[in-house]
Amino acid sequence: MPGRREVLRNRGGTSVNAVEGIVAKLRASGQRMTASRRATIEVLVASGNHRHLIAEDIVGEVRVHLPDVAESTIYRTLSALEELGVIIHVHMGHGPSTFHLADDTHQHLVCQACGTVVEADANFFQALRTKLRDRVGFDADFRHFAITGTCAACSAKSAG
Amino acid sequence: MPGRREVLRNRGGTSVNAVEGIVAKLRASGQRMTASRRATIEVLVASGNHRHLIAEDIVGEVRVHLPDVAESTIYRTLSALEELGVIIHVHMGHGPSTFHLADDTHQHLVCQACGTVVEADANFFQALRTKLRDRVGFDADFRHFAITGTCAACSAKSAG
DNA sequence: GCGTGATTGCGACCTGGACGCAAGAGGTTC
DNA sequence: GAACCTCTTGCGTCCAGGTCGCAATCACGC
Repeated sequence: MPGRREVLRNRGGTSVNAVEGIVAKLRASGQRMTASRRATIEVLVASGNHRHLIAEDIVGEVRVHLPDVAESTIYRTLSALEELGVIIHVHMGHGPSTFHLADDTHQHLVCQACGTVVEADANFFQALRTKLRDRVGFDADFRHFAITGTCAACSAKSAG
Repeated sequence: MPGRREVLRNRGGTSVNAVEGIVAKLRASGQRMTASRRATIEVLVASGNHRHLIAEDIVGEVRVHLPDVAESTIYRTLSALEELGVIIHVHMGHGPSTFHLADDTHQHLVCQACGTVVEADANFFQALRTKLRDRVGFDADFRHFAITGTCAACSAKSAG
């Protein structure tokens, strides 16, 4: 696609593919592509799976390229992407929620003392999911809320 | 204590003891007892461990007895009680958080489809807690956020 | 009872986000 | 490539849930 503004952080083309895939999904659902939507998608893809962007961050990064995009536009884009299943939002604690691509599989552990976010493989949670399904009939999705607690460093600090 | 206004729902005196215990803790920490604080504590104790009161509910129930208590007073009382470790607040989903006594041991599972709150014994979570502590060094407390997912009824509905 | 400092009520304020509306812009058709 | 239809945007306003500053009030040790 000649003339296309380059993606924010292109790692060997995979980001471009990810962006185009999301664009295709949006179009397939009957929605339109606009500059602000593409920029929002690019920010999300470029952030990778291990940064935890809040809406304000996304607004800021989109505005680097398109300074006049309204906040509400970005909120609406994020809602549309979430409805499509492309992204999810995660509550990390009090305060704003964070957004990232839905295809990652890690779970967030947030230290209540220092705010550090530790990532845990989703496999850790599989046994509990099974148990809850079998015993309570509840199909749990742990991603939507982080799990609070105390990280190793803060545990050591308070023990010492 | 003659002349004491009766506790909201006294089940054989245990509620009175619970209230007095909390009052004693507050006093021990150098704080003062007021009518609004006592009423707030009574509402929390009377609610038992299996109702999920939001701040607005608590304000409403306190005002049945003391109509002029300000919202902010109750928020401040709740903060004080939480700081003492007497109560905790739990985020059940989007919207306001709920308050209950800290001594209960159940975990909340919230259905994203119908909003039903299912309670699961905290023992279910012990294995995962141990695993997270051993492998990641993270001491998890699952109570602060509910776990979202789909309840048995809604799973059946969407499958059928 | 008195003094003092914690607590209260009031109202303003704050954050994070949703919404209604008119104007603007994708994308399809011809 | 122009017209048209409808989706999307920007703006401003509004909302929920909660927090805070301040003067007045009240609990409680003496």
